[in-house]
Amino acid sequence: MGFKFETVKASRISENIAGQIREAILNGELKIGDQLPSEKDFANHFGVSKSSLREAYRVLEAYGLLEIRQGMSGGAFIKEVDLTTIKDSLVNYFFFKNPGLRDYTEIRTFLEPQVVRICAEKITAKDIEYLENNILAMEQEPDGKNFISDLDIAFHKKLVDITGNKIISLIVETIQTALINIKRIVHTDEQFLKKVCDDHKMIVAALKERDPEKASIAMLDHINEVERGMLASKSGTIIITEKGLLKQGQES
Amino acid sequence: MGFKFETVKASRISENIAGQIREAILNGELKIGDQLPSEKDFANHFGVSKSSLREAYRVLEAYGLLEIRQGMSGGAFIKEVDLTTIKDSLVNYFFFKNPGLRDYTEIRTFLEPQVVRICAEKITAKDIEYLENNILAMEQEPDGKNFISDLDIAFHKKLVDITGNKIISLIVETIQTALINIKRIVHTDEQFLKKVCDDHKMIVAALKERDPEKASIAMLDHINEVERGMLASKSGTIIITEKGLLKQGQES
DNA sequence: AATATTGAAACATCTGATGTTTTAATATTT
DNA sequence: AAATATTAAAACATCAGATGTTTCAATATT
Repeated sequence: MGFKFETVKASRISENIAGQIREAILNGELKIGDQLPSEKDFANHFGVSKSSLREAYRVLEAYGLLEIRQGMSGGAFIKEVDLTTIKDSLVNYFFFKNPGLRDYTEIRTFLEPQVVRICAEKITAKDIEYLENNILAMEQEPDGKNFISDLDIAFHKKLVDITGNKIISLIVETIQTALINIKRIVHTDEQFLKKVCDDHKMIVAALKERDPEKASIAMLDHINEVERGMLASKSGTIIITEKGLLKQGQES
Repeated sequence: MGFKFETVKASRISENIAGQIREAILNGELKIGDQLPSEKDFANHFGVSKSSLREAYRVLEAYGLLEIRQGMSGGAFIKEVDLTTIKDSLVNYFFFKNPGLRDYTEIRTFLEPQVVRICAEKITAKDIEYLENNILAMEQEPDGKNFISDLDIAFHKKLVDITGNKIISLIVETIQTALINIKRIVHTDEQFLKKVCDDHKMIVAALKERDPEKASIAMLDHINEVERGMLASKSGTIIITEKGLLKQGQES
């Protein structure tokens, strides 16, 4: 035999309906902007109560596939899943998996040096201007940590966007966000910030020279520096280790 | 000014509650396996109706954070988000982004050669046995395409798992799944399958010799071969291009 | 022409009744 | 005493319908 039967969860009406609608979207039967019938009408159509249909709508909304608006000419509209939704999902997932700082650094060292290699070929004058302005803004900002985090994310995101690879874009941005969350907990000192700016400058300089090898090395150094900086810093109740975040007193 | 105010969506009760519970999970106040109060009790506690609370539960369930069981000792239990949930999320997201085959190949060429480099150091005899059995099974299977896809995913997944990097694991597995979905549409011929097996053998051989460079190159070749094979194949109504999937007649 | 009012469509919420599942306790049978 | 059948209760699933709230467009007023 050797068969393994999957456990089947008795179908709930809301799940069934949400599934049908999701299928229709993935099949192309429903397009972005399309409006679904009103709760009343659709519930009637399926022959179920309004509450069941509403639960289905809630689920699809949670997936980011539906936007529901109140008021006249409101209703349920098919929506493109946005980055925020997917990043929240990833945060939920990684919260339990709890990857270590090492894992983040490792994948960054695999991806981002290659990314800037491609950038060295594809980058435009406008891109360079954007990156230089980004660095300037970062230097001038005295202590607005949140703002600086945003600038940091924007810098790395810009580079990936130049490659045009949507998958790498998502990954790098998600990792950046996760790292920023750690940085917020941690006391990052002035010196660390200056180092980041200098690193970024090095990278842009190499890109201006259109030197892929130099840019790649600068990026690799930068990523490793960031890890080193974060491992060195301390916070009141949280200890950062290569393996992950520990609350003080918690065992490994 | 230069300020940009974010649009604030009027808070829905269900969203508010779902948010509070999610926060509690992410704060560690709620742990895996913890049971939430019954619908009735919790609705009372929040001072809202049962329907509103149920919608909140549905949303958390959609996030994969909650499992709801019916029956006497049933109820709502905090759950670890599983891979299926997150992969579905990513499928929803990428459906709209529609990355091209090139994007998949590119990120694979960045990650997987590096992965096998690490494998060459860390791999155990047991791992090698697993991989060799995987290849054998693939060769013996005459035409069970679905089964072969699973074996293919398992092969690549095994390699990433050896590195122990959970993030790369998720990414590689998700990409594999997405690619398999394309392959299912496509007519992959016998010859292609044989090439895959041969490639896999080369990789394992290099790993047995613990030669990171050789393994890395073998993997890089393999990934590029797979792309070439898929670009060459044709199906009735779908055309595979570097840019993505096109229905016949559709413009670029 | 600009502003204020009003009406209707659609979602949001509440209430309370009824059905279904699941499990544990109890009763019955062997 | 052990195995089986029955039953009761807890908790979710679904339904029906009432009432509130938002939003927009048409209309009325200034």
